[in-house]
Amino acid sequence: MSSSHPTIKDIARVTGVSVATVSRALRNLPYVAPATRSKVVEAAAELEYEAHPQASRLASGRTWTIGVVAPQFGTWFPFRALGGINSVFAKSGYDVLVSMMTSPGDRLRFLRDARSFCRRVDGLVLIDTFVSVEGDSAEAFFDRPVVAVGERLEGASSITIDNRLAARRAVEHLIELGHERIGLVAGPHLPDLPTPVPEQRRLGYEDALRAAGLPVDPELMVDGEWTAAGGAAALSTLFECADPPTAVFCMSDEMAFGVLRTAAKRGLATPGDLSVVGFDDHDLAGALGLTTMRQAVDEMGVRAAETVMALIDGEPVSDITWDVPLMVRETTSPVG
Amino acid sequence: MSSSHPTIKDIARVTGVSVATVSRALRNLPYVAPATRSKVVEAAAELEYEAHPQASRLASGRTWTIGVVAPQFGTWFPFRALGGINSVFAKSGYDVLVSMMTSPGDRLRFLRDARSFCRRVDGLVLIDTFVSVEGDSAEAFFDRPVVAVGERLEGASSITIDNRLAARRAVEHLIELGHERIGLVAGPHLPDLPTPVPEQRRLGYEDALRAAGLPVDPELMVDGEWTAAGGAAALSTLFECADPPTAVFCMSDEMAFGVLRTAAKRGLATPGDLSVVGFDDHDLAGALGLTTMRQAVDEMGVRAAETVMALIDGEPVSDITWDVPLMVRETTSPVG
DNA sequence: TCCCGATCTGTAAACGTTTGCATCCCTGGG
DNA sequence: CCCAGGGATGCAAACGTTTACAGATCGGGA
Repeated sequence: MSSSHPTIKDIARVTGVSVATVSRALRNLPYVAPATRSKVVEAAAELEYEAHPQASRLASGRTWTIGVVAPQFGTWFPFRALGGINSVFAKSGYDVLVSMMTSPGDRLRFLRDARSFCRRVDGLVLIDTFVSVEGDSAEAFFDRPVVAVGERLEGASSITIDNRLAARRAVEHLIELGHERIGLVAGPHLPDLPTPVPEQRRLGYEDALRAAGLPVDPELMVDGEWTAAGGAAALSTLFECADPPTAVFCMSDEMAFGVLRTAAKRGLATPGDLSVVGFDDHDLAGALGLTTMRQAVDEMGVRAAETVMALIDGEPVSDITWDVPLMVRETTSPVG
Repeated sequence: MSSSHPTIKDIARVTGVSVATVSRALRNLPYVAPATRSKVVEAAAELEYEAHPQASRLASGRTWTIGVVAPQFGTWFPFRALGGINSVFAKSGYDVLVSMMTSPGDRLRFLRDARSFCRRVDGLVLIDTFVSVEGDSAEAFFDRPVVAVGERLEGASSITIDNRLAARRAVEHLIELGHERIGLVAGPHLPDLPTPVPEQRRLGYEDALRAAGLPVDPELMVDGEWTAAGGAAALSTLFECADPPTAVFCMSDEMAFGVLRTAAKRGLATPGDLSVVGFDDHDLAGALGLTTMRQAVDEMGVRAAETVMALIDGEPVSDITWDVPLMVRETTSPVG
């Protein structure tokens, strides 16, 4: 059938040179006469030759594949990052192998299979995995260059944001608008998902309050799932308070969406009665008018991809801390 | 370093048998004495042996990899499907290679590279790609088993929904509530994205109206981007109408979110002044109370994965049309 | 003229599996 | 007692590349 692809031998036979020369010619290695090279290249184009991936990988040791590990829970962030990552690798001729963790428990499964997974790839991008590589540095453990996005990992290059500072800026925005009772809708700290993110953002929240001389009231800080439903529940809790807030900072946009909806149901106008600021700049945030802290996730993915390629090529790289600008939209206004 | 993995030869040496026997023993092939097999298996476990993926792929022709092709635009649907797909393959020992199309124009790039991509995989899952394989059947063109989800493809097995019927049901729900002026917020028909989806859903909308003896008013049918912003713009257009609708059916939940927001801004109560029904059951739909048609995307992904595995194993499969139930929530009510 | 080095090319040995074929052993039926 | 046949194993040839090494050619400087 049409399925039988030509091999390097076919090119060699057609052009009358050896397979070694064909291989060199097609990979732009030196020491090939210009005339020979063009003859080979032409023949290859003519026959629609393409190197057998498995064979060349076996012989060269390069897989031309990057592994991307992402959680499936908390869907928005990793998918956008994956988009950015993919766009870079598609251009550079790398394949992208994904491994998704469907539950926090999968983190263990991943670590168990990691050695096997690594063998298929030249480098790894870890997105929000919060795996802990006991003892070893990540590079030693995985035996491949590793770039972490959204988390910091010993022995890996990382693309992160300053969660504490960004949260502080968000709350400062509310303070500047005159708010003094500011609620915090926090993501949960899951026992088997050791992320410092909620903690950092909480610290940033407290930083802002303290710097402004405002009290830190535990009653104004509530936890909830990282979802719209979690935000909705959190807001209800906040408004059982004797002295409810005039503004809330939510640790994610999805939570903020739940907050907005529940506020509306309770008859609270936004931002008239309640100012809300989120975190992420989710796809829907712009259209829904949510004031939020912008994480340019796809661009972070692009940088992660570029970084892992640089590492593979042995170029020096440095960690990147991404800026998180405040996007003022329509859910915040001066306290009234 | 720790990086040098043991090979099949090492196992052979340690156990005193030949590499052929080791290979057979580890793959549970017949004609291996039980004692030999257990000796080999133990030694392999002891040395933490794992077959070199590229080598075994080269020799056997099986790649144990599935290619998943998805658009990056319109992010929600493909990502959820990818989650479902991945969960199945992770269990079955297949790797998942993704190729994302970042713009409709990438569909051409993909078709150009398809032959090369296919060589790395045993089977393909196409999500909402709307590629057209001129002349050839998909299976012949890709030379691999192909499963399409969300679209129908000549020569491929497909997992789809009945868009026309689902849209009809959505509109019937509104009609049952007494609505007679029902707007349609439609996705655009892009010249280089030949999807029949918007057309089908529009036909379903018209079916419902006609069956109820209601007029089909072109003024009530507006196009917009498949986004919240698109929905917002569409609603504004609808309300420039002399006799605006009392309900709208949106072809996607994201559009519906934009509609809801814009309605609120215009002072329209939902569902009091305007009933809204969406399409998808987006992650946020439940928490935001949106009445919508539920596409169980992750489950569709699971079935797609199972189907492609069955095809690879030569088992018979049949196309699947997924049911799209109406989820009645809080954005629809009797016309008042 | 001779030699040296640089450029070009070919031979063949990897890379680590899978698998067709041959061989050997053992058992049971005639 | 012999032989057929099947189970168990080994040998070696694929699979389609890459790459170390060696040979060949050529030009130029001494």
